Amino acid sequence: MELKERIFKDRNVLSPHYVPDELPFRQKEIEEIMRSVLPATAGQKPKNLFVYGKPGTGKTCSVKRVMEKVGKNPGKASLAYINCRIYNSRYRIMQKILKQFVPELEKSGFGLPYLYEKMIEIMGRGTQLVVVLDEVDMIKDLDELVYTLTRSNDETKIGGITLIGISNKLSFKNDLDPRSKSSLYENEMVFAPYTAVQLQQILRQRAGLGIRAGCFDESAVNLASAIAAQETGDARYALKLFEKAAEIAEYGGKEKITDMEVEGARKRVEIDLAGETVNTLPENHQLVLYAIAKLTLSGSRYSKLEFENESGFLISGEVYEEYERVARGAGKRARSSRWYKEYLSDLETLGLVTLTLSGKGLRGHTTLIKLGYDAKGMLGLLAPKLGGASNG
DNA sequence: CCTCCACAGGAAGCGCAGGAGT
DNA sequence: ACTCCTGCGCTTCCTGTGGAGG
Repeated sequence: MELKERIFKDRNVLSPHYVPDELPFRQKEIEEIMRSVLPATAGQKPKNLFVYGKPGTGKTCSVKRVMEKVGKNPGKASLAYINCRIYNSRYRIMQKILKQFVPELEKSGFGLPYLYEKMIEIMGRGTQLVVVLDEVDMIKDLDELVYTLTRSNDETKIGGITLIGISNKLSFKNDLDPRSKSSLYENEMVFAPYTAVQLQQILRQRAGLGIRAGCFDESAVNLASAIAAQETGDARYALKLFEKAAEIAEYGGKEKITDMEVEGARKRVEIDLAGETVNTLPENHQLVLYAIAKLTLSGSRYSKLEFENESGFLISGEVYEEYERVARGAGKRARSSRWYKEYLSDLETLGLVTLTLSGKGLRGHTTLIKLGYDAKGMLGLLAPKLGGASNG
């Protein structure tokens, strides 16, 4: 459908996935990453690098930019980018790395030792593998992965493998085996959240490209960046907020984007960002999340209970029961409670729910569950996908 | 004190898909 | 065609832990 858009000039520019030619306020970081990767092109082994920063601080963007640049003139280096949310085990990651060299590894069924041999063989040719592990905290067996990779490093004289880990969780560092910790953290880099002023400039730049001239108030840009800076300094959030505001103006028949539209967009943004994550979730994760949202709305049996001055959480057991009901309603069989616990902790690592171990003070050992987002919005997100699994 | 409840989370093992070797 | 291998998602079983209530 061909709509005449009066506000938008180019919607893509405002999308969080759009990568501008120049990343504002990240030149220094890009150069630093570049410096650490560059030895690989000359056949020397760089140090491993760990990149940490809150969501929307440009970590992935910066690393990808470096990969692009190095990729144009790679020399002995060979670069691989891996999204660990999808490739989340040692086996799958090694398979993904090696696929570009050994096409038959497209199929699974080979043992790990076989992959290991192939890896040594490739490095034996003098190749310097640089592997970017985005969202490293999603890898189930990171310790084993780091171990096998560093081992393979020791086994070859020429060639080598370098890891660049990206994560927004600092805490997971402590869950690591000390040995893999020290090798993964040879070099560390922190991306600070954007300040309100920086967000302003980013937004103004994008708004200039994506919105027609005169169709947005300067103060709307300022407000959006102020809100985003207050939340977490998340550039994605700021962009999404402004994009939503633009949408509201566009479809509300307004002349321009003002503070009012930004305010109006505020409520919808968070759930919209969550939606991107939720969409890629496997079925059973969605069902569990759905159960949590539903119970949050209809009320927990234990809602009166308090724990460390907090209330309004759900309890593991009742959520599992609800999950079973929801699954039945959708014509599926619920997984065992053991796996359900795994799903829960996956949802936590994705930041969709918060889990607290009751430890002491409440019903022995149980997990207190809280939805990280608005329950109604979450239901709206999930209900259509789950085939109208309603009624309880 | 003891027993039971409600749960956490480790261990073992199963079926499946897709190899390799014979 | 067959047997045996591997990783993976999953179930089953099991041990441990702390509160509640006798």
